[in-house]
Amino acid sequence: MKPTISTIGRFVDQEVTIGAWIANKRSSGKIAFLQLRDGTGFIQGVVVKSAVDESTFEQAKSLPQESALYVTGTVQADDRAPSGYEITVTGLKVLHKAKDYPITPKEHGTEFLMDHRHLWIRQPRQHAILTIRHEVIRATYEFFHQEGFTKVDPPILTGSSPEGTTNLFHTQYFDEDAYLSQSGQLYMEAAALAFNRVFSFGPTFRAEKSKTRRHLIEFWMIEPEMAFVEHEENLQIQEQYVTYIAESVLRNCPQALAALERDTSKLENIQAPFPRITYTDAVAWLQEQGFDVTWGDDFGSPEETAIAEHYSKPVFITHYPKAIKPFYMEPDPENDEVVLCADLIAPEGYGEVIGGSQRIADESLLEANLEKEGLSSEAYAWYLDLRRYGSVPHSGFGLGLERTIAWLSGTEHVRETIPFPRLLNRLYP
RNA sequence: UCCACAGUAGCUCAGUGGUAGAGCCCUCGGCUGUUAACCGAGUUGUCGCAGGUUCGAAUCCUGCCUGUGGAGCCA
Repeated sequence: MKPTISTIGRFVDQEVTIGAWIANKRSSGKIAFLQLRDGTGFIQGVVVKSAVDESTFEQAKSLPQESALYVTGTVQADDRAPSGYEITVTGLKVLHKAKDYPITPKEHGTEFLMDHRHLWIRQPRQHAILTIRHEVIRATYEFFHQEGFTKVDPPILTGSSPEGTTNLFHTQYFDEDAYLSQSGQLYMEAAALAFNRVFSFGPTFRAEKSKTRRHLIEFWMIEPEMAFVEHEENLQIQEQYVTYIAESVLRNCPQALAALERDTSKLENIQAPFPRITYTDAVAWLQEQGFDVTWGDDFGSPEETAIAEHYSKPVFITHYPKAIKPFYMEPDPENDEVVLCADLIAPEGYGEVIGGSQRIADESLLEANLEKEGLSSEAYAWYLDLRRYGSVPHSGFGLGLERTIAWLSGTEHVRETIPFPRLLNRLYP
C-alpha cells in the first residue's frame, strides 16, 4: 500500500509522496509549517526556505486553507510532533488552490457548521467521532458473526405501523399508502424463526418533532432477535454486546479518543454484568428522591437520568407495566401487570440506548393484545402466523447506534455522530 | 405542540436611547520550531422581517420568521 499519514511511521527516514489537504499553516520568513491531512490522519509538513527552491517556499507560504496537493518529503521521527512524526518537505505539487474556505480556525456556531456539514466532517473532532462510528459498526458485525448470528435486512418501506404509536413518514407506493420503517423488529422475529439468531443494521425513521441532543429524525438501529432465548439470556447477550463494542473502541481508536479528550476510565468501566433495577423498585427509589411519579407512569428523561447517575455502569430497568409498553411483549409469569422487558440506560445522561423484551409466543394472547390496541389482525396476519407454525420463546432488542456512539465518544449531541444528520428542520446538506 | 434564550461584517461576538465596533477569514509587509502561532497595515454592514413609541431606535413595545437548549415522544 502506498504511504498515508496513518501508516507514515513505517517510512521513517524515507522519501514519500502523499496526497493531502492544507488543514492550516503557519509561517515565518524562512520556515513554513503546513498542517496536512489526508483523511487518514494529520501531520505537519516542515518547509525550510534554504532547503527548497524559491518557488516551492513561496507556494508553501501562500497556500490557502483546504488547498489540495501532493507533498513529497522525508519522514522524520520528532518528539515535538503530536503524532511523533513530521515530513521535511522537498517538493510540492498543487492540485487545487482553494479560496475562502468557510470553516476558519476560530469558533463557529451550530447552525453555520450544520449548513457546512459536508466540510465540517474534515475537522479533527468530527473525523474522530466518525472513526468511532466506523469501529462500533465494525465491532457489531464482528460480535454477531462470532456469536453465530445471521444478518437479515428487513424492508424499509412498509405498509403498516409495527407499534402504531409513533409518527411515521408517509409516502406513496404506487397506488397504496406506505410508510418508512420505524423498526424492523417484527420482520426480525420472522427471520429468527428461520435462522435462529439474527440481527439487522439499518436506517430507521421517526416523524417526531423531537428537539433534543438525543434525537434524530433518521437514525440507525441494530436489532438482534433470537429464537429459544428468554428474558434473562436476552439481557446477558446485551451486556456482552455492549461490553464488546466498548472494548473494541478502547482498543482500536486510541487516537480518536485522545482527539476527543474522552475520559477512557468511563469506557473501561463498561464491563458485564450491568446493574439491574425493576421498574417497581425504580419508582420507589424515585419517590424517595422526591420525584413526582406513581406506579404506572412512564419515566421521563429527568427520571431516567437520575437513575443512570446512581450507577457508574449502564443500568437495566426491567419489568415495566404492561400498559406503557408495546403489545408484543411477554407478560411476567409471576406478575401479569408487568412485562419481560428491559431498557438499558447509559450513564452521563446519554439516555436509553437499548430497548428490548421477550416476545409473546402465544397466538391468542397476541391476538387479544392487537385487538386492545385497535390494530387490525388482517394487517398483522403474517405476524400471527409466526405463532401458528412452530412458535417458540424468543427475545430481541434494538440498540440506537448514534446514542451509543455519542456515549462512547463523549459527544454532547447525537447530530455529530452521523455523517449527514436529519433533524427537525434540517434536510440540507 | 409547549417553555426558555438568541438573531449586529463571510464567521464568532461586544455594543442596552445620541457618529456601527473587535478578533478571525482575506490582501500586503515582518519573523528559522510554529501548535486556534505572533507583530504591523488595509478591505468588509438591509443591526432577522414588518409595524409602533420617541426629536432620535441595533437598543424600548407588538407581531411574525429563523436558530439554539429543554419538555413531551422515543433508540
